[in-house]
Amino acid sequence: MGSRLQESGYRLTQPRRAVIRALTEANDWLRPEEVLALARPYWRPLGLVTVYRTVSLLTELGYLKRVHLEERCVGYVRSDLVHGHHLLCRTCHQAVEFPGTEDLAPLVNRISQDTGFRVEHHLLELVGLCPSCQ
Amino acid sequence: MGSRLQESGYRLTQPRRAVIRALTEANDWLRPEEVLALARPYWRPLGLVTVYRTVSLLTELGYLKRVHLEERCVGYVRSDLVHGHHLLCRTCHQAVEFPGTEDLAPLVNRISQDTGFRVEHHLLELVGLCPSCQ
DNA sequence: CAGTTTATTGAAAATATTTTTCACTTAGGT
DNA sequence: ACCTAAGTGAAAAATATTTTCAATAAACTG
Ligand SMILES: [Zn+2]
Ligand SMILES: [Zn+2]
Ligand SMILES: [Zn+2]
Ligand SMILES: [Zn+2]
Repeated sequence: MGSRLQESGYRLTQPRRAVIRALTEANDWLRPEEVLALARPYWRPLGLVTVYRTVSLLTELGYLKRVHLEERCVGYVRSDLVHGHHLLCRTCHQAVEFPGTEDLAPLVNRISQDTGFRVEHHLLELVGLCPSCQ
Repeated sequence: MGSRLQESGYRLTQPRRAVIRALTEANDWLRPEEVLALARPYWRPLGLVTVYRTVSLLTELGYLKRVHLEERCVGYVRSDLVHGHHLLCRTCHQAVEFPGTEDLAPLVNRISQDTGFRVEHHLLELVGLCPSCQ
């Protein structure tokens, strides 16, 4: 993730390294404040502002995705964990990518044709309770 | 929408009437501020706080749905316009419900069985450009 | 390996969004 | 008409996010 940042023309700085390291270790979605807490051990002077800037950048570059829950929409997950089709646990926050996402492509294509919309991206999010939280 | 508010045990007040009237006339998603602007002609003293309270109430009761876009998640649409499966135009803000949503039920059921999650609700949102905005 | 340039940083302030508090009002029942 | 609890709006508080700006440090140059 870091090396690709550089390939895209951005500098690989200490704060960015710390944020990326924290995100790499996390296997669920995080709020900016949580990212800060997890990344600080790797770079003490890290500020929340830089976390905001870094998660935005990583989202633009496609390495993170925003997460949408009923109450709030302030979370981010690594793209490799969610793939745009995901299952979120309402209580323990885990994000599970589910298999069989190809099922959606024909639906999207059909809708695109029927309506004339040019569909740029989509979001399929199932929210509920994971087995252990039930 | 108003009469059903009463059936649910809530009072049908002037501010609520104004908000509902505004929402009934709008055919796209609105932010709280926009709801306020559209509803004020029908009830001058209307405050933003009451708009927030009313859209939350209407969302709980199922008459509105929150809308999630890339940048912001501060919009609401009438449920009859979106049905949980919708197409949003990134520029003109129109929300179009699309047909053939039953396609999704088997997918949701299968995922539910495969993963053990109890799926409580879902969101399928396609974002792009409508024919006239392309 | 300096020296230079320019992106990036963090603190503070500004802005934006949403919720809480509370005294006052009003819908709807008696 | 009267009563009572639900509902209201202004202001303040709480949250969340962005902007500003002087200082710093990547990455490039010679
Ligand atoms: Zn959202
Ligand atoms: Zn869980
Ligand atoms: Zn459009
Ligand atoms: Zn459905």
